[in-house]
Amino acid sequence: MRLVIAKCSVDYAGRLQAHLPLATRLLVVKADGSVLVHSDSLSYKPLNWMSPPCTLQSSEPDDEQREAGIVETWRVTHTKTADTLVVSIYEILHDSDHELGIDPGLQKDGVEAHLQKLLAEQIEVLGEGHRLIRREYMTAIGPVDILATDAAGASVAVEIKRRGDIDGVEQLTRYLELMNRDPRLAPVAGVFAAQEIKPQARTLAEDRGIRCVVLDYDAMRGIDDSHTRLF
Amino acid sequence: MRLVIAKCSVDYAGRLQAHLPLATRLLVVKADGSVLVHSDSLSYKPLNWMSPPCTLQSSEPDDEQREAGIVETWRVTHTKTADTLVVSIYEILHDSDHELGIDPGLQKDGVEAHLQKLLAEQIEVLGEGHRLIRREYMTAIGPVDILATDAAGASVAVEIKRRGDIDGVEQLTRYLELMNRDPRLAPVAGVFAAQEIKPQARTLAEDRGIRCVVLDYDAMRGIDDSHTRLF
DNA sequence: TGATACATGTCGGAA
DNA sequence: TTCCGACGTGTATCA
Repeated sequence: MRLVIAKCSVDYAGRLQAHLPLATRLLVVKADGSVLVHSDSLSYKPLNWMSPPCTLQSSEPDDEQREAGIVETWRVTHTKTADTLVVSIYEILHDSDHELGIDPGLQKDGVEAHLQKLLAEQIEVLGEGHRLIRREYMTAIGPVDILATDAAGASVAVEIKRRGDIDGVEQLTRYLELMNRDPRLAPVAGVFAAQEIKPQARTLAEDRGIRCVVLDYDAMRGIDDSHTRLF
Repeated sequence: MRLVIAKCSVDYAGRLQAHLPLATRLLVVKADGSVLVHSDSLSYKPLNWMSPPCTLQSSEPDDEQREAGIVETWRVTHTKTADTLVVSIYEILHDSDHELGIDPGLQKDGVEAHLQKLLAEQIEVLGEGHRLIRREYMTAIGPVDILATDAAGASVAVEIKRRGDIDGVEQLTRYLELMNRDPRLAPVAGVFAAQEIKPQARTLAEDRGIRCVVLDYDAMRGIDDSHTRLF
């Protein structure tokens, strides 16, 4: 990984066109060839970047560029899409290289997939007598997170979100509409399950006869024997 | 901006929990206090980060940590949400500080707005005899991208997307529902226009009687005389 | 390979 | 402040 602090201007042409006026910025060149351009604020997202696979070609300035004060030009080109990032360097204030090695990678806990797994294992959270039919039940317009049956044996379609927003209710509504046309499943009741359900989403769901269930992630994780706590 | 190359492990607890095992990584501390943790591959997105506003608190290791080889601990806490990022540093390989100043910011020239302008100018792309009424036609729930009339003089509402997703169909459906209640406009036909339309979105649109039109951005841009190519 | 949904999405604008 | 839509969204999963 190469770290460069430089006065530079940047031009990008690809899915859009963008220009960064002359200023001092951090340039990061990663081992895979990708390049990031960061300012000193606005976290997380670079001002500009090039994703791998790409190639960096450095070149000396021509007379006109030298006249303008440019000491070096980087042309970063995406291998497949031909997107191009051009960094015009006016002054290099820092330049260092570092061996980092490969990263073991991030371990996540608490995303939707995990919620779905936990709820499938603890389907009785939805009520006495509920039984799991299957996760990711396929329909023509996409997979329903969980299909189950209630104590009476009637179908229940469950949409799981980390944060229960109005979009999720719309999504479940589409599934329900479709599934209720299937005589093998109909009638299908809907359950909207989330760690947190926004008031608007709850109102819309209940207006459509969809039951809302707030999931206690920590409690469900606590019950899950197979889970090893990270902390 | 402070740049640190360090052997470290990282733990995040907030909207989810995540853990990074011991490895050598780049730590960036920006002027606004935000922290990025980057590996040497996977561009653009850090492995872990903390967005501003947040505070970084550095501390000496306790005996147990020192035993484990930790020489310093960073605790980065979000000011509002109490999300926490803990960086356990085992060895610092590089540490430098740089004054960057404020960045003049990115100038963008997007595709989305341009698509709308082009289609307004070339409204006949929708079919013979179509005429533009206006762009950004205002309704009670927001502006419709384009309102036009077809050869028979009937109203046509157009929703434009770069990528035609199911959300766009929902959006257009809401507009159509509202506009069809307006006797001066009704009946209003719907057109879903995008550079690329996803199969799911097409299915839903056609099920609702909405016509799908795939826009050829390059061809439309080629026809547009007013466009000056930047490259 | 292509399509689809998730994301600590982030970010910006308007009500 | 919340809501809503765009993003050079990126990325993993699954057919």
